[in-house]
Amino acid sequence: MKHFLEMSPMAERILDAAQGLIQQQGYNGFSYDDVAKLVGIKKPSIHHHFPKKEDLVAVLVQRYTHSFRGELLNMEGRHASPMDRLAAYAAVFEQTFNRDRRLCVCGMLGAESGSLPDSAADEVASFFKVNLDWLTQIMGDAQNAGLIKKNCDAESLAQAYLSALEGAMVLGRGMRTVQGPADIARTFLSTVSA
Amino acid sequence: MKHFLEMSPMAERILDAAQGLIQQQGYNGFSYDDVAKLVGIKKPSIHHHFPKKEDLVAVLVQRYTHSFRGELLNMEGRHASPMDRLAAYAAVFEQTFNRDRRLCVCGMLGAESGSLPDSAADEVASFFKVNLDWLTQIMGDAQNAGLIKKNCDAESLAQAYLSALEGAMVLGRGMRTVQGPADIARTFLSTVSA
DNA sequence: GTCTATACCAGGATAGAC
DNA sequence: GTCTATCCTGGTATAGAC
Repeated sequence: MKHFLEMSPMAERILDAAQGLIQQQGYNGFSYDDVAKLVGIKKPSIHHHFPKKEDLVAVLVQRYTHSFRGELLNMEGRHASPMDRLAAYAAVFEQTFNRDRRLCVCGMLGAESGSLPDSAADEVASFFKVNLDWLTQIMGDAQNAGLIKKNCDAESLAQAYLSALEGAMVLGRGMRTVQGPADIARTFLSTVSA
Repeated sequence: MKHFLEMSPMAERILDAAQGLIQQQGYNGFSYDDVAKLVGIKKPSIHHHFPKKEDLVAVLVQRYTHSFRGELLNMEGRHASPMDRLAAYAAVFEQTFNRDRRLCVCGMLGAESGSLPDSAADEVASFFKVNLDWLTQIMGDAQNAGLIKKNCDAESLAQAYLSALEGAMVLGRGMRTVQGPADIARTFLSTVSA
């Protein structure tokens, strides 16, 4: 399987379509035919780009994690304050959610991981690790700057924050109400503030 | 469709098996044949008890919500302090999670709700409402007793708490680490404590 | 209430022509 | 790179006998 950085334009379009479907219906909820209809080619053509569904999803999650890393760098560039960075982080989730209440790709796949091929499950785990490492770093910075209370360690705060964001999207879908990750993030951040 | 309180013993066993499968694989990840094998009868016999998968899941979530209501009453009976009640609430999630990292039924179905029959999606929404109403009540009690800070309203705290618990289970599955809802709950409760 | 048998369709995947 | 045609499997569901 090719690396996601040297994908053809059509392969990219396929990944885009598949990603939307995963965010809305989950891994077991979409088919190659669904993707084919969205990008306007036939099912076997999808197989040409990604022989097996397993391949497609593994690459898709790699690409997703990569793009998230980009966002993290971006936030560091735009915001100096740890609190601003944490708020900006939540805004990424909010943006995803506001697009037809899409779930985080790895929130959906994490839930489904019991019926996922190993390759995909590994990539999902990697996504969470990348995000928790970053959040732990920022939470620590915030504590050292006296912006966040020190009665919990940075790693626990990172886990709680990411859990709350992922969970907020699940609740937001499960209920038909508007409440999204941004509101939950505001609540969380105002409770941990020093 | 019969009411879940007048189910035959076999119907109960079917629901038990289906519930485990949903918690592990999701709605689109299990089949009537999977259930049949677990309870030791054949596929058409499952259809005898629940003509359509849609029926089965709707009843299953009703029963799940009902049993949760029971747990809530139980907690009120056993714990007088709002903080103890909130901790006991998280313990219910932890118990579920500790059984082979099972997800909350409605955490899983909430994520998948885009590919769920309406009847099931409605029941999922109802589950969240019941839980948020109860949590809002307890959070308010805790605030009035001076146990929790008043810089967020009770409803927001309830949403953040439930989001964190549901999300913790998703993270716990997605990564292969041990971290579960109980740890996240501890972090959350210690940050909101007055 | 459970079974065998079966209809029907959809999903994943491949072969081979263009 | 895309297509048509096809295979195989498995999933939902029903008919009808025991």
